[in-house]
Amino acid sequence: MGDFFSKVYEVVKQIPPGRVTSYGAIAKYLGTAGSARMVGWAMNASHSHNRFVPAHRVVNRSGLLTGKNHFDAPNAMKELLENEGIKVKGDQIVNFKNHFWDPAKELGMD
DNA sequence: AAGCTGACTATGG
DNA sequence: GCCATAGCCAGCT
Repeated sequence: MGDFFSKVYEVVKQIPPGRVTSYGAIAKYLGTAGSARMVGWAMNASHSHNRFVPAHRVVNRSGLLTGKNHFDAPNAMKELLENEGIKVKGDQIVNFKNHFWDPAKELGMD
């Protein structure tokens, strides 16, 4: 299912700056709801992708920066988000719901 | 080859 | 809202 990875990258790359989404939302958009872990796994393999993948815009459903530990630096994810105007308290995105970007909704699936 | 792991989520108490 | 469990499935050992 290498296509799944590419699909994930395509969606993640379409996330607008200053917005974030969840693994589950992406999984659901791709029709693989329940396999949110695979989205996270795709992120883990994102370094293999030719283009840059804004994995920092993908967090868990609570808006928690669960993947920060997988970045080059533990604070890289937080800094990238704050650089886009997103407030981050510890590992938690402030006003997460306001920044949430649902691919299924925004990409014309409403 | 068989089992374990994990950047998750939904559900029940 | 928090804690415990269970489903999920591709990749790694």
